[in-house]
Parts: sequence; structure tokens; C-alpha cells
Amino acid sequence: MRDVAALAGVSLKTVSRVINRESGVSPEVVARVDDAAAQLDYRPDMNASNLRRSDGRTGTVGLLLEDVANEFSAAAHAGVEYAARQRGIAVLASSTLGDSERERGLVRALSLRRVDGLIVAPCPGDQGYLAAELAQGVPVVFIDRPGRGLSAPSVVSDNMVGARRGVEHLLTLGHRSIAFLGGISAVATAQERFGGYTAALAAAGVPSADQTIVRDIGSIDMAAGVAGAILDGPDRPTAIFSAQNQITMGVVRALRKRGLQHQIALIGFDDFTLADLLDPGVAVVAQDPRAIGERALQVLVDAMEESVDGATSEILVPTTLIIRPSGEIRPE
Amino acid sequence: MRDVAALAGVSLKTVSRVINRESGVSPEVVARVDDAAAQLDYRPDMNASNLRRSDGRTGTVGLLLEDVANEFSAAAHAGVEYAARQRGIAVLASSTLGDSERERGLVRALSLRRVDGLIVAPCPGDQGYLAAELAQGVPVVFIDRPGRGLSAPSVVSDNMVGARRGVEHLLTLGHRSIAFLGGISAVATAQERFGGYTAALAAAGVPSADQTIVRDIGSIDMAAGVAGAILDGPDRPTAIFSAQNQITMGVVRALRKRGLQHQIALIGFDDFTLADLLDPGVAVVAQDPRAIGERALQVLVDAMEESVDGATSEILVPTTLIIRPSGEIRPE
DNA sequence: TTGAAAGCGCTAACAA
DNA sequence: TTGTTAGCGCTTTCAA
Repeated sequence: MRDVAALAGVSLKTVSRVINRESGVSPEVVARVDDAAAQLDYRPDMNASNLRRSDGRTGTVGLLLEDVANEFSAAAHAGVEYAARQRGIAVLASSTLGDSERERGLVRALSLRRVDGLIVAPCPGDQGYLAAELAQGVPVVFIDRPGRGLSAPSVVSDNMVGARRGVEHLLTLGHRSIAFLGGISAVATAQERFGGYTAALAAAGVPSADQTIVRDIGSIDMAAGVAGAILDGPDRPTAIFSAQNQITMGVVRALRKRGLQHQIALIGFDDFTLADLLDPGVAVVAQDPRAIGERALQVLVDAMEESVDGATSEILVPTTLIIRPSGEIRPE
Repeated sequence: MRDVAALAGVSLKTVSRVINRESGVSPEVVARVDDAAAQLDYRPDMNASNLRRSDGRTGTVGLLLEDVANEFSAAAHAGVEYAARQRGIAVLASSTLGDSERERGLVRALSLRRVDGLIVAPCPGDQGYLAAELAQGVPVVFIDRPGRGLSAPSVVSDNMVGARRGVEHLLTLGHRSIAFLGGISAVATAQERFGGYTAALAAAGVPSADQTIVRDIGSIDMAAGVAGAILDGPDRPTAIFSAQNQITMGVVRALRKRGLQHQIALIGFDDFTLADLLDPGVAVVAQDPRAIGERALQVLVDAMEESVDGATSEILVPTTLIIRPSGEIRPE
């Protein structure tokens, strides 16, 4: 910047004014400074600028995802990035891999880099430690599920309503024996989806006590095993509602192994690539991770600007029931 | 930091020394400073630190991907992130969406934030403008394909050998009529894959002039259309080699529509989720985007440390032929 | 409309 | 082993 000032024959401050497009500089001087800057290929240093600036903003936010490589996280990331870019904000994204130690380490690394805000898909564990960030004026927004031990806004799928719609569809087709296969029940999302399932049954006057319900399924293989046992058992259901991506894939494997994929109806929570190309295409309650990301950034920016801390709003992003052939199978 | 110094009763510089774990501070003082820092929950400001530091490193690199949401990009991102984290480096990732205007804008945004290096999956267009970054001492590494107009290292799949292996496998099964469906031929990767195809045929003494070859396929629908025309035509091949992800999916659709998926062999370049769950499972030449990402970061860090500019090495990351049922179909 | 001086939080270079 | 002074590149505050 000094060089630019020298070349344009003005003071440092004037160059600063021109670079930041402040008013009150004569057009002639502006042109001269712009020329000099272009000639020297001058790039302002945002870090230095933010150091002195009164608002101290770095124009960078941190994003903690479960794993940037997984489909849901990647789509959420794309949403955050899209909304951020429109506002000239850059995104530092990292993967927690579900490890809360790692989560803390990453938060620290982001904190050292003075991010203006944090979007976090919380790991199992407690997020109370983030209070320190809030205290420093760095707002936090949770995505996918609310964090624990911290009062901060969250942006999540409407799990309850989504699951309910899916199960209602099966009921409409005439199914009365609808198995539920769910994930780790300590996770809030799993609870809500289960809630949607029971609510739909209750509304239809179908006792959930008669249903096959297995929760706390932790892997795709476990899901395949559980589904297999259910299909081979005495009370084989006419339909299955699976509350999570990985579980759905396990169920697909189990159904196919037994050649039952065209007999037993299946609706899964959360869409996945090529679900439509499987045989039969798998019906799902699709989330909108991209919208979650966009919305989260928006909420974060609002919090940054109004510096309203600790407002615990929960924003529900709607889901969409996508009917594919597996969801059109009627009970025999 | 001033507060910490005051609380510990030492000078600023001593606190700095302790924070940076420099040698030559008495253990007693170290303890005192650490205590004070913990008590005040002091977080050093990396930006301020880097401003004064002689090497001027921000500990942040930029990553430009086609789209953080697509499978290949996301896996490469995970690789970069993994390797970066081990070195305490943060990653600013953005999506170019294949738009070279956008690419330039993103580079600028990263440049303002003083990233220490840049990993770029180049858009169609020219990357000569990145010479300015190199001139500033910011190294550039290309991934997925080499950039144009700039002498910089690249880390890419071994497209030639990968395609060759895939086609060789079909030849081994006895196929002599193997159609080639390829992407935009201006792209370097597409050229190399086509080269692998012709090389395999040539080595087996099969004239490529007799083969059905369609290049410049730009979308999944176009691929389905082209594949359909080929399958319905007079010279129906006994096998298809598709040179790209999207094209493979189009071919799958076309085959299935005609009920030919168990008669015509198919091998695609680039793996995709659930390829094994399709019927039949689709054989592929799998890339290793994660390894590409890890390697790219490693090369970048080397360049950052040795400040060796303009060395144009091309690192080839091996591919793996994954045989699934579609790749075991013999000619009738 | 423009500029001079001070200082953001930190580290380099030197001195004690 | 510890501290002092200057200054990184920029913006603020105040004066001209």
C-alpha cells in the first residue's frame, strides 16, 4: 500500500480511502490511485485490515461437519458456501468425524483464526464449551441437530413431520403392519423420527404395540441383519419404515437377498444418490441439506450483525416425500 | 496478551515466547504465564501473529473444487483436509461450478486472505492469471487435470493406464466389439482415457476403426440417448466402455430400458456410490480422489517450504479396476 | 478533501 | 533468562 501511495503521490490514508471506496475523495485522485494499484497489482491484506478495523471482522466463518465427504454434509456445505459467497464471506470447513475431541480441537483452530461465526453439526457429547466463543462475540448456529449444553439457534429437518408423512403414506396404501428400524435413539433426530412414526400410527388408530420396532441400529451391516431377522421371523411386516440412510441400504440388501424387494413396501428417511436406479426405486422422505446450509448461514449472519447472543430458535426445514416404486407396494 | 503479561507479571515478549514454546524461558515463568493464560482464557490471534512473523504464513490454504457437493470433489476435499489437519493447516474450500470467471473471483478472495498456497481443480479456460500468485510466493497445485497456461505441478488419476486396463479386461473376456462413449474431448482427462482405450485395442490387434466411438457427450441424458441409438443400431457392440461417471449412468438407463443389462458388458471410468447395488452391479475403473487430495496437499506444502516455483511435475495416482457383474458378461 | 500520528496484537532484532 | 523498541499493513482519530 505504501508503494501505491508513493506512485500515486498521495498519503497512505488516501489510498486506504480509495480501496475501501469511502466517500469524500476527489474523482481525480481516485482514478490516480486506482491506476497505481492496478499497475502494481496491489492486493489489500484483509488480515492486516481486520486487525485495526473497529468491527474486527475477518469475513470468514467456520463450518464443522461430520465429514465433508458424506452426501448430506457435502450438500449442506454447498448451501453454506453459496449463501456465504453472496455476502463475500469465505468458509473454513472441517470434518469432526463424529469425534467430540476433534470437534473441540477444530473449534480452537477456527478460533485462533478469528472466524466471525461458527456453524456446527454437533457430535454426540456436550457443546457447552462453545459458550467461550459466544462470550467473545462469535455466534454459533447448529445444523442437523441441536447442540447440547448451549443456548444457540439450530437449523434442522422437520424430522417429526417428515417421518409422519412417510408412515401415513404406507397406512393409506392399506398397510397395518409397518416395522420401524431406527438409529441411535440418544440422537435427537432419531427420537423425532420415531415420534413421527408413532404419531402417524396413533392418528390412524393402529396400535404401535403390535408393530415390530428396532432402534439403536448403528451400521449398515447391523441394519441388514436386523431386517433379515424380521423378514425371516413369524410376524413378517408388509412394510418397513427405515429412519436413516444407512439403515435403508441395509434393508435393501436384506430384501434383495430374499427376493422380497417387490413384495414388502419400503420407505426410508433421507434420500441418496441412485435411489431411483435401484430395483425397485426406493421411496424416501428427502431432506434438503442444501437449504439447511443456506438457512444456517443466513441465521448466523443475522446473529453476527445484531450480536444477539443466546437466542435459541429452532428452524425446521421441510422434508419432501418422494414416492418411488418401493413405496407403492400394497399389502398382499 | 497484554492482560496475560500483566497478570503473570512479565513482559509481552515473554508471554509471546511461552505461547510459541520458544526455548530459553525458565520453567517457573512458563508455568506462571500458562496459568495466567488459562485463567483469562487467552487465545492468541494468528492473524496478528502472521502479520509480523518473518515467514508471514497464515496456516491456511485455498482449495478450489468444481463443486463441494459432488462425490469426486468432496472426496478430494476430505483428502486435502486430512493431510492439512495433520500439519495444523486450515482449508478454505470453494466451488467454481466450472465457471472460470468464478474461479478467478474465488482466487482473488483467497488471495486477499493471504492463503499460503492454492490447490485448484481448473475450469475449462486458461489459468495463466495464476502467475501473479506464484510471483507473490503462493504456490499452486492442480488436481484432477493439469491447468493451462501456467507451469505448476498437478496431481491426477492415471487415466491412460486405468482406461487401458478396463478395456483389456473386456478383451480378455473375448469381446471384440467394444463401444467407447467419452466426454468433452477438449478436456485432457477425456483424451487420456480415449488414448488408453485405443492403446488396449491396438495391443490386442483389434482395429479401432471397426468400433463404435462417440465422444463429446455432455450430459447424462445425452449419454442415454447415444447409448440407446447404439444399442438399437445395426452394429450393436457386445460391450461398452464409458469414460465417465455421468455417461455410465446414462448407459445404465439405456441398457435397462431395453432389458439388455445382462447381455451387454459395461465398464465405466470412475466409481460411484451404490454402483454395486445396481442390477447388475456396475464394474468400474475407480479413481482415488481422496489420495489425490492428500497428495496434492503434500506437494503444495513441499512447494511452500522450498519455495520452488514453476516446477511442472505431473503426479499420477493409480486407478483400480473393480470387477462387478456388468464387467463379467461375455460376448454371446 | 487530504494527511499525520497513533495503534490493532503480535514478533524480530537487539539490548540488558 | 528477560525486557525494550520498532514495525508488520492497515484503519482510526484528529488536525489541516
